[in-house]
Amino acid sequence: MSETSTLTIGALAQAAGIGVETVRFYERKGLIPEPPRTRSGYRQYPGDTVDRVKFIRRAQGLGFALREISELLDLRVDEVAACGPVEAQAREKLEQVAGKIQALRRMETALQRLVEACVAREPTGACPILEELDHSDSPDR
Amino acid sequence: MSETSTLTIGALAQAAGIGVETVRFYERKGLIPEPPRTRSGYRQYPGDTVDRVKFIRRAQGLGFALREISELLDLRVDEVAACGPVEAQAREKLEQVAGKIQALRRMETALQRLVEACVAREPTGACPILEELDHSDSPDR
DNA sequence: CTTGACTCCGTACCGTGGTACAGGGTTTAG
DNA sequence: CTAAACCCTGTACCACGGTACGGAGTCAAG
Repeated sequence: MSETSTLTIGALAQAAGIGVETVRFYERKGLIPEPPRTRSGYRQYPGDTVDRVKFIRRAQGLGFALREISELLDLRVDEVAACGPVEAQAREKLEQVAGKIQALRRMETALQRLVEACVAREPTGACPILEELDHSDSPDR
Repeated sequence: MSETSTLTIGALAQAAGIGVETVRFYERKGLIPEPPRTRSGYRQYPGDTVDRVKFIRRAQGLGFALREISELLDLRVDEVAACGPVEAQAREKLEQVAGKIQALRRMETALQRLVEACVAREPTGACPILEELDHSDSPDR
């Protein structure tokens, strides 16, 4: 039992909401491990690859470049990899993430105020978003 | 008094931490309003343009495309613009932002666990990041 | 055993977000 | 008055993240 359904590239693409070409592109970039093949050369993806792809898409939406996403996906502790570098890397990413959260929270507040002003029919003049979250300096790319 | 210092394009670029060419690029894209010019054609930026540019850079780091950033910067309530559309737009962005915050929080948690595991010298096997935040579906781009 | 949908690989092309000249005018410091 | 340092416009080029063929093999339904 426990035949955890294997997927063709087309099925994976559909399940993850991306194109077949993009799957191959991610593979070339090392974001998706090379899957086993059938005798005739067809890729056979384990089902959990879908989650991996979805993670990639989500991370992109959060401003991470593919190279950074690759680093995130590689983060893990095992007997082989030295622990120090992994921890350092993880802490670094953690800071980055925390910074992004801060910036987004400020944006959230600004947008909330804007909606309120709108409901109350109070003109806000210039650009309230700017006025709200100018004074920060986190994810500067 | 209150001569709110006006900036040349070079000074603006330096203050905002980007290149002169990029400033002109943003202007072409409508992200920065066309500033007044000197008799000889030099751009004269009001000081607050620096904040505008910084906002643009931060928003990019959060996964917003220039077109979206433009929309964010245009958000304001005044006597001219109809209130309804502005509010709708603001609410939409608000949802987007909230979704991103959620996703980032899950990532944060995953990274924290990873660091802890690392400190405790416990191997984590596969990919803890994935295992942590698979099951979500917010900022799908 | 054919036909249509799928897969393979390779290469070319595309939109976004810049970056880098070239060829010229302007401003400012010495 | 002149040279360095800046600005102007325009066009070309670049990296990233895909997207779209072309030409050929494979697989599943009828």
